Amino acid sequence: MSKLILSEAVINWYEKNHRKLPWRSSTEEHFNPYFVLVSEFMLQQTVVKTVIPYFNKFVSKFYNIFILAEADLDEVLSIWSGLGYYRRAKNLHETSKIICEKYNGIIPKSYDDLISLPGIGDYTASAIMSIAFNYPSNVVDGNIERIFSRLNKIDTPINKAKNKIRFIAKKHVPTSKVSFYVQGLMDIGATICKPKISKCFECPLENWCRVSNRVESIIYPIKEKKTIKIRKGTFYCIIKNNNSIMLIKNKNKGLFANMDVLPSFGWEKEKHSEVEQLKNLEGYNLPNKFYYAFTHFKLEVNIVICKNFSKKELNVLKKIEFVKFVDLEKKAIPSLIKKILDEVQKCI
DNA sequence: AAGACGGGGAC
DNA sequence: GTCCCAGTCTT
Repeated sequence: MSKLILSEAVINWYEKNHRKLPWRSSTEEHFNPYFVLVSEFMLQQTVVKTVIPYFNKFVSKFYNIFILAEADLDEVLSIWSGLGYYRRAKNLHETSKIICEKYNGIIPKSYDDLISLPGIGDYTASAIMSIAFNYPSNVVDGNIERIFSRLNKIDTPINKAKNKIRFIAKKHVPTSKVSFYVQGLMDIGATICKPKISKCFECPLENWCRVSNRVESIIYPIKEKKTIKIRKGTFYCIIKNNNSIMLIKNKNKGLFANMDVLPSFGWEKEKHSEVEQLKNLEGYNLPNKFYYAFTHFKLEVNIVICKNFSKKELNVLKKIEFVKFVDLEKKAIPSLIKKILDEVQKCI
């Protein structure tokens, strides 16, 4: 019996041990391309467990690409509400419209066509090619990067070793069962070769790994750490009749793009002088401020409640809307704002 | 090349 | 508390 090569070991492992996931409904070697498209957008920088309920809700509402393309952006964003990286929702929606108009609703079976679509970069284009169409591509995500950096004991910091790892990964891509291979590597990365724990005793790649069963294995990939800054923001809760609250629609730009939010100031990159004019409103600060962590900064949240105001005082704001507390569910509200709204409803 | 862009689960 | 995830786009 000839010796296994790495890809065969991965494929064998996948066939026995792969995770059961809603976008893997088929038992074939390739998968529903629309499901792959949606799941890949959702899975960008987001763990599988978080994505599953959002995916199910999304495809039960937008059950094919035509339905998605015809939906309103706000509908899409409200399903996406809480998942984060809201630009992805806008890009997925745009992509679905382009696929319907330009490709008759058929997801293109071409890397070049795919990567030209909004929100699809090198990773997603290769992933769709391999997972949906079983086409040999060099798919490298965080999991696969971690696996190869451990197998080869890459001591260069990861941000400078990406090309080297891609080069190594490319050599192992098989010519058949690519879909199983790619997803097998990802599953191994997510369930065995994990960031802080490596269960080397059950890893099918033990024989290829230079740090297998060593304590040092989990230091790979090597990364440089960054410092996090604190920003302070004030959020206005303008409440009418004790049953509705004012939200504004964000611009198609920056943090929480296109989402429904509370007016706030002091923490965003661009100044909103019109919001600062709300300082003249009669209101009171909630005594208990809290902190909220983003990837690139930490936010101190201060909340001001206003119940006495005139329409004139609000006309400095654009796209305002009073939403009943009971209707907040339906809006496209990011988690930070939901958290603030929860605090406020406890206090009024 | 570096920073912006969410949120929550794992530890 | 810290880390980091099936990355992409902008500066």
